Amino acid sequence: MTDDRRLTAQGQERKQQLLDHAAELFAERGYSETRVVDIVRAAGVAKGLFYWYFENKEALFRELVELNRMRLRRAQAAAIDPNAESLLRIRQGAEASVRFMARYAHFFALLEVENLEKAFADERRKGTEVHVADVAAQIREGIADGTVRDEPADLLAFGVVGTVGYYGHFHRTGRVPMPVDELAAFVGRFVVCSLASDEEIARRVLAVRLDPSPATV
Amino acid sequence: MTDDRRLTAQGQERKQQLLDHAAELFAERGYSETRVVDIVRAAGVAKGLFYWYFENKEALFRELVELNRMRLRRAQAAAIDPNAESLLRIRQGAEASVRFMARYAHFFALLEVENLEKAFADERRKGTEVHVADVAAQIREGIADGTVRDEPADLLAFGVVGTVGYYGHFHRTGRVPMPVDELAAFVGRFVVCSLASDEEIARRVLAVRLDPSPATV
DNA sequence: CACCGGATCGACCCGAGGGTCAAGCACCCT
DNA sequence: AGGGTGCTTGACCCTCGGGTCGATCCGGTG
Repeated sequence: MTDDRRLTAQGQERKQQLLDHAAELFAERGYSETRVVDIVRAAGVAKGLFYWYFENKEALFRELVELNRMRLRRAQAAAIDPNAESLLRIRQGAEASVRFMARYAHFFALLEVENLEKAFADERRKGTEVHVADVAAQIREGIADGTVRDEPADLLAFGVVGTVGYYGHFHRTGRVPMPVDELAAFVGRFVVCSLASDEEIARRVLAVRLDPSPATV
Repeated sequence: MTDDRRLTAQGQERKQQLLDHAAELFAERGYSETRVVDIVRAAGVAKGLFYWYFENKEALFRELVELNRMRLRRAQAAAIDPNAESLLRIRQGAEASVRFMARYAHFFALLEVENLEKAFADERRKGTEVHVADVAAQIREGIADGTVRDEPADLLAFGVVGTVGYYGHFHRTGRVPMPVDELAAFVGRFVVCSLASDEEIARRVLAVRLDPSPATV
């Protein structure tokens, strides 16, 4: 399988099955601890078939990463109201991310649990980098209009992304036994409090009610 | 090597060499991507010797984890003034952690980059759990005396630990090109801002000057 | 029906790498 | 000198698991 093999409907489906089972297994026990045999066994097919759809194990992994990166970006975009003020947009993005990560818990567990053998460490990094850049842009805007504390924007952005990531992580690993929406709201508050340049602004931004927008997948 | 073999001075040294080289290699390319051969080659000894000092690869890893966990706790303890108010202690702990993580960057890279094949995922988890519990206790105190926002203490604790961890990570991976002390100070501010129940308190806690206490290793 | 290409199978190959071992060395102590 | 203990060696073994391959099936098309 070099690249773009023509797949029938059945083929597409089979490939997706393999991706799904792989994601689950990876999340469960990690990439290098998951054997190709495990994946095909889970999907109930023969080993050779794996190599019909994927060049090798790593290629499958990359495909998973790409897929989910796009999903996350879409979810974020959907949750952010472009007309809202910057700090509020940040809050919206953060909450959406938490929800998303909870939803695709198995995949993120994968990314994080994974050893990322250098080759795809960069892969993943690129993912967060885009995210960080987005947030940083919003923060810069916030600093400009005085709603965000005057600190290096990139640095603050790392804080936001980090916080979101960590809460996602803790939730996923069952250490935050609370409904996602509640957690998302909390993270929203946390982020706003850590960025707002003064209490008044924080209060104002937090006053806005966000409906748990049904994640557009 | 079952457990506590009697080692001569030379033996101790050799063992330490192996640990050091292993830590470096692990950090560089991950646990499962590092061959035992690589380790011994780096140390310039024969393969068999590895098994004289360690039962196997995993045992060495565990030893590394344990070692560094203790170091971190000691560094934190050293940085915290038991008589200070809770929020300030949190700040002290956070700054110390950032510095420590930067110092032992290679090791933390390891923990984080690592796939942690389920067996030691728990190992690592235990590490953060203690940390989280400590912070949570301080936060509870802060909530009680009104200096910290009234939110679930454990949840806030995750935020603190997460933030510290992420900044450590970003610094380590070279995406925060700034002196450690500066970063540590920033993280201190970030944490305080995200926890303080009002601006006045934040200002007060941030007014205290912390000297970059030379990490007691 | 013959044919074609996608889909499926599972036995097989083979190299990588964790772990073993029997023997040799260096420095004691008596 | 003889033996004991800690240290060191590198060739060897053997499993595990990623990847291959030729055979087969099956549904659509001319």
